[in-house]
Amino acid sequence: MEDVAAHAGVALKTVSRVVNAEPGVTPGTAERVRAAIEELGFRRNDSARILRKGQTASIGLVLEDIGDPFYSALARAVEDVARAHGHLLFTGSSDENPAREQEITLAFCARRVDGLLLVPASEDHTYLQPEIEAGLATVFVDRPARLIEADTVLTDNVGGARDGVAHLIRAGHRRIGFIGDAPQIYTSAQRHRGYTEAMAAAGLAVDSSWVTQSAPTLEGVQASLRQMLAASATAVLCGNNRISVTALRALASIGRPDLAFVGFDDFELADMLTPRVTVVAQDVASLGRTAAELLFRRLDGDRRPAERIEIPTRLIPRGSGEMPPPA
Amino acid sequence: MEDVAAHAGVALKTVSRVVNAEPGVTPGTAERVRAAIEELGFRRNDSARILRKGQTASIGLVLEDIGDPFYSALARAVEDVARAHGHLLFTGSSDENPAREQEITLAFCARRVDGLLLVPASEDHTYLQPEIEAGLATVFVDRPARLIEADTVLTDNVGGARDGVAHLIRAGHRRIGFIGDAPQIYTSAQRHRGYTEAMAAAGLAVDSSWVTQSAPTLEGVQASLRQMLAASATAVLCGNNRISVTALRALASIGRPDLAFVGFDDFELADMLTPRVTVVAQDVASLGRTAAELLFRRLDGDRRPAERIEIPTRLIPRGSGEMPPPA
DNA sequence: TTGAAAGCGCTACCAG
DNA sequence: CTGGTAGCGCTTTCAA
Repeated sequence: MEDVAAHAGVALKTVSRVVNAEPGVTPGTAERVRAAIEELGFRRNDSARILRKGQTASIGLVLEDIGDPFYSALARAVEDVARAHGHLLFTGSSDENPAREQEITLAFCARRVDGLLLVPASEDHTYLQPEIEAGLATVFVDRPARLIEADTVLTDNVGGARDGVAHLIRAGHRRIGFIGDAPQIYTSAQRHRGYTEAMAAAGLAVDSSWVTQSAPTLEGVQASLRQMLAASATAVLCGNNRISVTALRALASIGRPDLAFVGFDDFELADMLTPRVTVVAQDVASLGRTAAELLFRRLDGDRRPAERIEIPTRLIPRGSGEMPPPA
Repeated sequence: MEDVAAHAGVALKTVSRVVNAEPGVTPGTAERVRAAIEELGFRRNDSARILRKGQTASIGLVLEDIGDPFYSALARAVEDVARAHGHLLFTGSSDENPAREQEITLAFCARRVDGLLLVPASEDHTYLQPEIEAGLATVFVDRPARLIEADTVLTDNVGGARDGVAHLIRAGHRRIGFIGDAPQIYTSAQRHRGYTEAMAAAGLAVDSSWVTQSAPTLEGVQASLRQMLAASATAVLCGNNRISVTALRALASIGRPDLAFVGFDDFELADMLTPRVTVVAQDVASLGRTAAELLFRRLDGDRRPAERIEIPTRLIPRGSGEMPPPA
């Protein structure tokens, strides 16, 4: 910038004014400065600007795995909002590992991101308390904060699971199973709760051998399905799309593609399988957009108490969830 | 940092030494400093550090759409390498729009990222020349740079398409079509070239009504398939996974799921459809990892001339590509 | 309308 | 082993 000033025969401050389109520069002077900028290939160093202004115009997004289509769709929605607000986006994948969540989060904090969007993996977010008190805007997405108060945007997991089960009940099923991920995962526990509530609301008993909650492996899901079928279940709700896909493979491999089936979370080609797969769809884009917009409202000075927003789900009947139980 | 120094009764510089684990501090002093850091909840401000060191320990990744599974898998591979090198990752989606590519890229440059990974959308990268000369390490991924010399990591598009067509020829097909994306897209043009070469190598004529190259819409792909079938084609190579999926839907809707079919690029559930879909799989993770590793080699001082690396593809036979032509 | 000087928070360099 | 000082490149403040 000093070089540009020398080249244009003006003071450094004048160059700054031109670069930032501040008022108070004669058109002629401005033109001379612009020419010097062009000639020297000057680009403002935002590092210095950031240091001086105390604002980085960037936000950080911590999620489980940017390579997972669910989270990448979330990231895309966040990016669009960030761009609309003139902010850049850092992303980091925690792999469901609390230590990595913290490592990435603190690295973002050290860079003084203006705001943080967090799909949490850890059970304790008190480590963020000092940052938040120091003014870091933070919004939790998809799962709530633990041990601190914070803005949160969630899917209506309980309601969605309830809808899925109610849908199977309407098709005539009474013996309905549930395969979910590990119960330590918030969304997994909530969806299990929705399943239980829907069964209770319909006055239906739940056989414990109809229910599994653990990390999805093909073998595990196969075993769960076998056990469930042995106990005469006629339908199943799967707790997330990875489980749905695994269960579909397992059903094909054990020769029972006829089990009535509802999956939580939509996935590409669900409508092209045989049978076409009925799902409870989450609105991932809305989840990301809503969270990012809330974040920017905070950055714009909104000081109201922490909010908790739930995004509704939508049941998409395609065939697999409408098959009646065998007579 | 000054506060911490005052609190611990030492000089600012000593605090800096402790924070950066530099040698030359008595354990006792270091302990006192650490206590002060803890008490004040101090976190180093990396903005200042960056300004001083001239190194941001961050890289930027510009791609078409972070929400697309292909690119999100790429991003994940890049993130892992970046993390291993202690760098943070900025991501930005260009949406295949040259102006946005440039806008995002220059924003990353203004932040003085140490390196740039680019899936280019534009036809002219001379705007990057000054940055590269100023020391910015840049690697192009999936598509080559235009009008400048630069490191590039590509998929072997020509070879992959050739393999896919040769596979159909081995199954007995002689009348093979190609549906690709717009020919302006580098990968699209290359795959078309592979198709043409394989047909020529086998001494087979290509009927112009077997070939379409345009942005994939359901209607467009449907029309292409109808035209191709009317001209007695018995097999088709699809130029990317979006086209494959669209074509599968189209074939289902026009009642011809029997056309022999090979898709370029693998996709989730390809093995669960009816028939199971044969693909030419790209190794996206390797693409991202290789590009990122090349970038960090440059950052570590490798000054050899620009490299061009091609990642091989792998044909995965699953059924749709092994169906013989009707007798 | 323009410019000079101070300083953001840190690290590099040289003294003690 | 410890401390002081200069300065990274910009914006802020105040003066001309």
